[in-house]
Amino acid sequence: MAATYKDIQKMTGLSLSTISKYFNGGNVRPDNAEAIKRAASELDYRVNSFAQSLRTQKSKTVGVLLPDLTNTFHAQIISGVSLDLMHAGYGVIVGSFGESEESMDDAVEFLLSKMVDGLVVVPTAAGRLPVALQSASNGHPPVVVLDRTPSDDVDSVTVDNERAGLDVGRLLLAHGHRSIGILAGPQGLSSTSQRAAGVLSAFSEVGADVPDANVVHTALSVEQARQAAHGLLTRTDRPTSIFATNSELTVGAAIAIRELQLELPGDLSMVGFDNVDFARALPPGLDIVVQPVPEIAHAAAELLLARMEHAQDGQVAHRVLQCSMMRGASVGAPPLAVRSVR
Amino acid sequence: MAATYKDIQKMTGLSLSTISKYFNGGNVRPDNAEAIKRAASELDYRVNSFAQSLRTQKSKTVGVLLPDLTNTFHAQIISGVSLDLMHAGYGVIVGSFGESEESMDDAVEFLLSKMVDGLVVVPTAAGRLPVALQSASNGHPPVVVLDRTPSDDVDSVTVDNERAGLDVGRLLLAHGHRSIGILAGPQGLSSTSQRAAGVLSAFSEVGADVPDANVVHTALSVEQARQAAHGLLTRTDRPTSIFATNSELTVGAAIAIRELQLELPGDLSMVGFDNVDFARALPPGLDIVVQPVPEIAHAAAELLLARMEHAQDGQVAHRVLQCSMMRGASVGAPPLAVRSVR
DNA sequence: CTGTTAGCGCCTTCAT
DNA sequence: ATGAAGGCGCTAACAG
Repeated sequence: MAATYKDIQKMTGLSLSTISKYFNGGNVRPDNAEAIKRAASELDYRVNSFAQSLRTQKSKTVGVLLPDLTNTFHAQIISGVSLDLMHAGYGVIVGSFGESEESMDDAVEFLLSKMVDGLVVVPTAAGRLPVALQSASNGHPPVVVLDRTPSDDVDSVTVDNERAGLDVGRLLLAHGHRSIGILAGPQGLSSTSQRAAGVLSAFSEVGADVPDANVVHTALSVEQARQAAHGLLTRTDRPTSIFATNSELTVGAAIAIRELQLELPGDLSMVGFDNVDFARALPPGLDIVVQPVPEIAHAAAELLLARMEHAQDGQVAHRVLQCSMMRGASVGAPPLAVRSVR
Repeated sequence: MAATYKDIQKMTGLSLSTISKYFNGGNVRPDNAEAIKRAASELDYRVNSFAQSLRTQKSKTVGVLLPDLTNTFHAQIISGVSLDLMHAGYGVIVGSFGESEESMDDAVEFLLSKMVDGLVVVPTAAGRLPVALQSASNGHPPVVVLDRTPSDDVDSVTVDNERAGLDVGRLLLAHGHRSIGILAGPQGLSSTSQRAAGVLSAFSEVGADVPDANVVHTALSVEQARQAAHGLLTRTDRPTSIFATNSELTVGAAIAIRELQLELPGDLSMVGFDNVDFARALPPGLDIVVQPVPEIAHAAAELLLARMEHAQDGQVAHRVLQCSMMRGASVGAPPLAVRSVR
């Protein structure tokens, strides 16, 4: 059995309230403090956080919820958020659902039943908030939404995706490209859609038409992206450039390119997203858009801490950060003639 | 305020114990059940898991602890473990520490104070179990250790690392290589050390000597691996092959190879570890060792569930699974003459 | 099948 | 500075 105050009481003869005060930083006579300390370590005492939270109605814990632990980008972010939060004295419990709305709801229920003091959520691609969190005034704990923006009335941290897309488009245009294929992720996913939209508006600025067929929607999986890229790149009117709008899509596109033995940037120019290490390893060095991961994590932690410690008042905050480009060597002039593959 | 049984009691007039029985699947008269159900949904009732766990001394929750959420291999495993565990009715809370022993201990304390019913742990590279878990008989919840084996008296799931290394060595030898550089991870990390040892014994089987200087120890970071690989590959007596013993080290090596503009397998043969998508994307297709991730996850979940549901009896279990090779095209004959770089 | 009661471990007035 | 008492929300006897 785990030790409790009562056990310490037996060893020290002190009252429960004194022991409690000791553990909560109150004033206790030095000799008593010493006695409690000794007893505690002797008994391997550990506070029972259930009892504590039941009593105080606070868990000093925040929940982090994301679609997929396997996504390196999300993993990096929550890794940063966790650090900040732990630093502020909060425990962090991470849960994942599988891009399925139903299990997202279950996961939220689970966290709420743990009475988390706050929640960081990356919603499903479909862009719906968990039902339990939908009514802002329903007394649920504060929530910060990351990466994807399902609704206006909840705090969020996102990046300027449209702008990032615009930059990508302009880069490719500057190199002379007038055709592009875009791996645009799932229909309705705000982040990837906005990135694609940015490219499209850059192209339309110069009157370069991008046919609908060049914007391919898939789930956020490497394999689906590979297939989509394969389809795009084996067309006779293959685009001279390709843009992958997130990390999985980037990897999938790279696989297709390797399988088709296309050379970057000789046969094709490519711009990817997010995956710095991958971009550095892939010959000839991949041009990618990089999100400011540490800043995103920081902003999220900051927003949430503010809500948890001060009252639930104040305006809804939408922090929007800027991406940057990490240049590689995968963007060059379009080929004079499209070399056929397969 | 969150609703409690009392609120339901006020609405239905039923007693607390009837309400409790309803929520715990006991026999309740249909009309009463209906009334409770209505009241609960009306009040948006959610069980307070603190009170519940305080009372039952069970949290129906297991903790998963790993060094780094960012490690894709670990992320994949715990993703699988979580699924199995949730399926069995357990909640999962994931915590990470940063390869630091101290924060590992803190994280364990945190999880224990949450009274988790079981623990899945990937220990620090140094191979030490969290202090709180060291005395097997200390009444702590059951623990399953993954990937790294710090101790014999706790259940574990690992792969046959030495055998994997042996296979890699033999593959390279069969292609005619007699020299190899090994990125062997941190000193004392069981997994990567065993993989390196396997290669060494394969080479010694045929009397090929591998100088100590060719076995390079670094932390498990992409950047450190890149630097180490760079050093190895710019030596005048550069080895004709290189083996990276885990996923980060694989990516780091690939970056160095790209930077030095070495061609795989013309200038150098390479075998990596774990990262399937990466291996498929990297030209010309990377030969890697693949761990049976789903099986590892399954075995871990199974072992832990058995310990949690049945008594703490029985022998300590060490499940050892076999890896397989995923062939790419990065292993070929050694170059006739070593082309100098830089 | 339902109600009454006691208590899980802790914190928090309120006295002393 | 310390002690006594009550209760957070829930479950598990036990009675009815």
